[in-house]
Amino acid sequence: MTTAPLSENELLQRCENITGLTLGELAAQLGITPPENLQHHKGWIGQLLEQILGATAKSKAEPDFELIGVELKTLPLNLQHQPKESTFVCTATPPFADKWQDSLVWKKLRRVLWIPIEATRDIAIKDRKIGQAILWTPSEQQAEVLQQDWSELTEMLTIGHYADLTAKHGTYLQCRPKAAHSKITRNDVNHEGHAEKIIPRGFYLRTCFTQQIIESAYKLPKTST
Amino acid sequence: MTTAPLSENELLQRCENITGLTLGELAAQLGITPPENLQHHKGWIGQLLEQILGATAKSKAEPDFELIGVELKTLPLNLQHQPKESTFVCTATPPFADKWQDSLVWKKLRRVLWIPIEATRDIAIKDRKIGQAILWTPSEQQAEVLQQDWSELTEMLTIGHYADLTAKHGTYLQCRPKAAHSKITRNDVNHEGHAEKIIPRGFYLRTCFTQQIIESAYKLPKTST
DNA sequence: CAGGATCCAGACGTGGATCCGT
DNA sequence: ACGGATCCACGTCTGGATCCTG
Repeated sequence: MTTAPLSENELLQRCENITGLTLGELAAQLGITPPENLQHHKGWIGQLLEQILGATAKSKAEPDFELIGVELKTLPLNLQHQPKESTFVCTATPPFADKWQDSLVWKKLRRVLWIPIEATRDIAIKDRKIGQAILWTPSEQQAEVLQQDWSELTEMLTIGHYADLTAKHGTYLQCRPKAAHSKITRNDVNHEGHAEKIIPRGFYLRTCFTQQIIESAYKLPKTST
Repeated sequence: MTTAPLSENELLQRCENITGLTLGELAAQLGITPPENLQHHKGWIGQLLEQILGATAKSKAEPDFELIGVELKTLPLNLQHQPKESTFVCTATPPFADKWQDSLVWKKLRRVLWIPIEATRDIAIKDRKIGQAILWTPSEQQAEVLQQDWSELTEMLTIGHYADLTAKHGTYLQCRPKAAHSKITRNDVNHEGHAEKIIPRGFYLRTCFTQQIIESAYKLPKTST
């Protein structure tokens, strides 16, 4: 087990050391075997990198690297260096913080270590390579849009406008179901004090947002879809 | 797996069929092996009888036999037919019902199937015998005392007088810690709206109370300690 | 193509109770 | 002797995400 990094520099150094390695090589360091596919192991890559980099695994609603306040996120990229999937941020369960600066979304996103991962269907999991890590903080412009999205979404969730709330809302941040399956509900007390069943949801970053991060870090020209 | 009994009579019939059998014989019916001792398997006997009698296992805050509203409790007896241990009833976590009739304690205790179990140190678990089951409802006098105890204890828990609240309170019902270990705490919002850490507790029946049940059912003379 | 649905590992909570030091 | 401490099983929840139809 790797120890927790004590500084951002130490963390970045570790990332340099694994850039270009395959998931199979990293797994071998831990004495484990990569799955054939991710269908039944969706979180496998993320958990592999937590261990490799010394994240304080399974801590709650706090950054993965607690000491230095950095969140770890893997980012699956296709051949064109575009994110294949949206990125889960945190659960979207009332009650929410009053201010954006106190919100779980902001706490997770204010400092993120993005690890790009090769994610093309025809490359076996074990042969997929680690990209160059990006230690990132949202720009002021990005933070403003995120805050706006967060405010609108949390208001709908608080007031209980569940019928109107779909994943189509939000520019960068969206709200989608997050559960083992669609029959799961949670008990909640709404803003009028009545008990009701709600669908568990989570906040996600759209790929258009994470693509900005990749482009900006790698100084790529904007790609056309 | 045994199916759920559809009536109290069906349940009592099943109890008659196992009266006098050993725990080893019951375990064999399920293809399992009794532990050497209960130190690391404290709930084993209770869970064995749940399966044997067809209790709806692991349902929440409801009687074990949901269909017929009956709670199952094993009762360890020593050589003098005295209960060896207090009996756990339910967790003691705010908020509490306003009225005794709506309380979890009353819901659990208004109809209980007690299964006496031989519990002498020098008898191996597998050789301990099942006693004659007692299908029981509290007498009016008993219910009154329980209600009084419950009212006093829940008031202390609600007002937050944790320092004063020890297992010494209560005539028949007491309140004691209930957790994996003593460092565990739970977040709670007290009656003044402040967040605080509380020790998880449970309601328990004292042995002086369960002894009454045994004496009354078996028409035994009062035993002197 | 992306919104809604789903999957695993590990932590946590609850119900089954008994242990054990003072 | 009993009040405070503890132990297992198992269901649920959370954080890690990707799957998969219309």
